[in-house]
Amino acid sequence: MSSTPTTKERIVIASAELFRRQGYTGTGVKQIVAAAQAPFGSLYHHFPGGKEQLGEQVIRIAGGMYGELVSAVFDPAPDVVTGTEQVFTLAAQHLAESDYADACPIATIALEIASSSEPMRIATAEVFEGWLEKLASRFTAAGIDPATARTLALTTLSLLEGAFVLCRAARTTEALLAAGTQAAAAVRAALPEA
Amino acid sequence: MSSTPTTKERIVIASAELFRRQGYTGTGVKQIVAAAQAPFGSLYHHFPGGKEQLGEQVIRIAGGMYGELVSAVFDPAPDVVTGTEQVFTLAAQHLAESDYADACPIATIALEIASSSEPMRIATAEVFEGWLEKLASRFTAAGIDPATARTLALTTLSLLEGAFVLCRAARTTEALLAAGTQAAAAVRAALPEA
DNA sequence: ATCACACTAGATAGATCGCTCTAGCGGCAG
DNA sequence: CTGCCGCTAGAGCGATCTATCTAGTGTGAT
Repeated sequence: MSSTPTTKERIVIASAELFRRQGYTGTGVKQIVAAAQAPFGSLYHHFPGGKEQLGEQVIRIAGGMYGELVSAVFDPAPDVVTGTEQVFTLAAQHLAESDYADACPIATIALEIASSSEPMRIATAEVFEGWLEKLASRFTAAGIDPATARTLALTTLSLLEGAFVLCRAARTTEALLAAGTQAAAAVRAALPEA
Repeated sequence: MSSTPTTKERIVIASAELFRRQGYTGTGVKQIVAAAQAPFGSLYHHFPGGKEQLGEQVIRIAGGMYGELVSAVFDPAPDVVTGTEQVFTLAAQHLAESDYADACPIATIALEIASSSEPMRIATAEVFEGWLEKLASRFTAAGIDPATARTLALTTLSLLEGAFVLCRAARTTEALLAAGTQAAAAVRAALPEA
């Protein structure tokens, strides 16, 4: 919107970046306000619920932005199969360019807090569900029946998330590329005959 | 080995359980010794390198045990296809029974520390690589050529890890079951014609 | 000009963090 | 019995954590 982001926006952006790299518990609020170049008091003004409320918002906002980003990859693609493959290819490229730091914006948080913070867990679940529905609707639009599309969305997202884990650990894009090939093949196989 | 585990073993076991549920940074050493019913000093006697050394050992030991567990599922299976599917089915069952806490023993740690602790990152990478080789050798033993077996191992493990993320967030086994079906189908498709 | 209010700013509290330190226990070798 | 040593045991250190508190600043309405 504005050329100079507000303090609140800077806090959210800085948090998203730090959470994605070091996780939720591994990131301190002091570190966040330092990275956001924001005064300490502003954090608790904009997020009276403290770190947990900030985390929940970051999950939803970063999750929404990542969903848009995936859509932006699918849109110009000639068909769903190549669109699917390109999501993995571009994710691999971006991961390597960020020195294997920028994978899924919410996966690390999701695993960390799944058993300890119910509001944040629900936020991650809703973001994932939103992605699944977006993916599934792309598949149904290509002529795949809804039940198969749902399954396909689940496996595609599982492949992406799992490959992110392996790639960040190994500092390789091997898993993402293999996952992309299989995801694309699965979509192609589910397509009705032309 | 012994019916009463040693203090060191209790510390490793308790750490593995806590790390898997809450992550590495989310678990304190005080909490570990309390859960292990071990004296505080013993931790630094057995692990002079502190929490990081403990984390590295936990990754390797828990990773090795989980690899054996997967092998124990494959072994009695009539063929690789049903073996693959059963890994996912049993993982789903165990996850639900543990109130969606016990997924992959090292995935949470892997994402958290990938960009902050090189010794621990290498440990996770080596554990994953060990699993991949185990999986690939099962596939080659079934007559699949090595290159395809490698790709298949990568996608199978990606499906498993990614589905764990989705299932813990959603508190559902839906993703694991869908992933298992697709993994089994991919293995079947790669099998040489009988 | 004045008031109200949203926001900035940072000192500081209270708890918890990882870790170090010294003291003592208990089994085994001589 | 004595001396040694692996291990137990926990007090306590400095650092850092999240969160609160008060004070100050800037802007827009009246």
